[in-house]
Amino acid sequence: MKKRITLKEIANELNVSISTVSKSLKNSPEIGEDTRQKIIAFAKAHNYRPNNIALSLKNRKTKTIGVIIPEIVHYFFSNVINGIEKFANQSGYNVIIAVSNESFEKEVLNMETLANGHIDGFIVSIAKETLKKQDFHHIQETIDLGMPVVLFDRVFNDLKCDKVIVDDKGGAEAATTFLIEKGRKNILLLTTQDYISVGNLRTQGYLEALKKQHIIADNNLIIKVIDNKNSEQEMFDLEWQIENLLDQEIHFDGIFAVNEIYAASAMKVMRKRKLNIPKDIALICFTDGVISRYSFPSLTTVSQHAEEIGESSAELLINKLKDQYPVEENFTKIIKCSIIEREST
Amino acid sequence: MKKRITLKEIANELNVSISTVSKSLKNSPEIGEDTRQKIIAFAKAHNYRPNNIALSLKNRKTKTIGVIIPEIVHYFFSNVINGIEKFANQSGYNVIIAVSNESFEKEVLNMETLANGHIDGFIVSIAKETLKKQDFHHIQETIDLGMPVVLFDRVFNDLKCDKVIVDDKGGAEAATTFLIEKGRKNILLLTTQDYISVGNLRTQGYLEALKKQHIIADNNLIIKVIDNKNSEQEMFDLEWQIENLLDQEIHFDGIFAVNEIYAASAMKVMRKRKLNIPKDIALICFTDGVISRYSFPSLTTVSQHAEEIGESSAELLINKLKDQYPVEENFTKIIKCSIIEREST
DNA sequence: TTGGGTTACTACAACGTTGTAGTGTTAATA
DNA sequence: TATTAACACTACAACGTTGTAGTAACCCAA
Repeated sequence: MKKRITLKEIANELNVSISTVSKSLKNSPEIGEDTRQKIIAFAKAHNYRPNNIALSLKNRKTKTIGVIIPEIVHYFFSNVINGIEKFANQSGYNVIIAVSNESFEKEVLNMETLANGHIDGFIVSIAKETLKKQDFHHIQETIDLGMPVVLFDRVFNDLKCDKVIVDDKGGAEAATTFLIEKGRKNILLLTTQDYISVGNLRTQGYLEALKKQHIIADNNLIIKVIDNKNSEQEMFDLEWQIENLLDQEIHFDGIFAVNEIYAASAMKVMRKRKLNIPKDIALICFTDGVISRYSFPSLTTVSQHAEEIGESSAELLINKLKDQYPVEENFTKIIKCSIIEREST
Repeated sequence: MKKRITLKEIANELNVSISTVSKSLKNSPEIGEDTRQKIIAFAKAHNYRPNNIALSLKNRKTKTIGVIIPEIVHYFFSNVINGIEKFANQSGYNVIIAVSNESFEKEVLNMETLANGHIDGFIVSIAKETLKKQDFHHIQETIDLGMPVVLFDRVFNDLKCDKVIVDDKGGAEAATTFLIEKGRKNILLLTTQDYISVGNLRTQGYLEALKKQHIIADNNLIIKVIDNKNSEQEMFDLEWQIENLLDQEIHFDGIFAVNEIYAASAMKVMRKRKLNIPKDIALICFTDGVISRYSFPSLTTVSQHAEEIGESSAELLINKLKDQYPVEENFTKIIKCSIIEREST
């Protein structure tokens, strides 16, 4: 119930000026030894802590970074946050998190709220709706304001800022090639609509792999899942489409899913149709999360090293904040994927 | 690159006083219509936004709540955050997140850092190490400072603050009873060490259910997993213990796991030993997360309504912050569990 | 004994905002 | 014509800090 003590109160109590107190606590040589000791002792006894808000106002620095992600209940994003948290904490920064829920409006609102003094810089992964609209004015304005922004995973190339991206194309190519090398020739691709940059890149990687292996891509074997706010409905649609393929007797012996959920849907259909994984159908997917690890059979995945992405993003941002790199100079860091082989292939 | 404009700059530009600008933008009737319109137009044109840090300093309110959780890559906790975020945002609050990583030291550090002006109140789930040490001075001090604290899930009863807890005992009792009603008599319990309050309560619920059903508890059928920083090691130990039980031919036909990971470990052993779930062994576990939903067979779970816990915690905290409830009066909200039946039983 | 230097402090402005108190001008009232 | 009220503003302090500039009091040297 005792409020936190301030410099002013200490000064009054000890009959010295506020400056003297401030300087004593900073161990300035300007202050005499006795006074300094007395003040330090008093401050310690009353558990003095400087008020960070006052410091922020004075220094125009909050030592806080804002993170805006589309979802938090998500293995990839929560791992990225973990990485950000880790690096930020080491560097004396706090992390403030806002969730856009894939909504453009909420993303804009979040950025505006946080930009007004709360934070020194942003780490953002763009919401699906924003990518669809191609409206990035809120991000551009933040950059114009001189506030550093780092985009990760879901980026938009024209924005002049640092970026940390997964080597989605390379990872997808590797995954597809991996299946081909296991002897699979007809590989079903479960991907997103093209406006989602990462889905698009993974689709490209898939096509690239086929091309390099001299396999002609079959459009019937590419399912681009239609976005839906209701993810259960989305899954239902996907399952229906896969079943449809089987009904039409369109043959495939491998599946590459661009995320775990799509892979889980595929597994469900395979189980229903009594198709064995990996014997009849080999399955590989992006995101090395809990589903892959604990499902049966456990899934071979393309790991995106989410924590590393978080750490790199935080590092790039904090470097800018510390003026260690000029604002105009922008880096794009590409994090390589790696394949983690399990039972599904 | 243009810095954010301030009241002072607007005042200079239009040759009026700072007060006039401030009042105009607040639509105070004190200011004449012409001047007001002119100022509002100018402010809009220059995209004026009040500096929240200055407001925080003045009002001694930051409109930000601090959340300290043991882990973020965790279905339960990230869902709780989701709930907190949702409610906080509706009420105009930001959420700042710190992760203790189950470490006492980091929990203390996080609380101290955030307490100095950054936030108006805390929502905390206590780290395992803190529970083990039984040292809650940092939380007590925060409360003494007059800063509202809400504890959730992992709580310590002696602390005088609001709490939101899962009805762990009731949920465990229901889960155990559920298995018994399915005709299972020998139920293996996979739980944590007793100092972890939720594990302890779930153990109690299990014992209570057996008692009510006149089944004598068998100590051989209670495995209390030894905590390990390395969770893979922890899982390995658990699997070894379950296998040991099977080797000793200690019979059981049902398993109640206090979390999804333990359940996943159990499934792995069952698969290895060619035991069918649910035919040979029925399995139920706490936490309705992705593993349960996407594993095969999908798991019957005790859902803790994590999002609701988050919302309730935020609601309790924000009520206190808005002075709608006296600080001395503390509520403990109990969130009931519900069983979600799937294929494993 | 005047000037300079050192010591050990204090005063003040600033960061951006808001609310209260104060002020000058005009117009209406007694 | 003197008083008052309304109007339309401005000045100032405060929130908690910090850094710069200022100032007494003292000592030492020329």
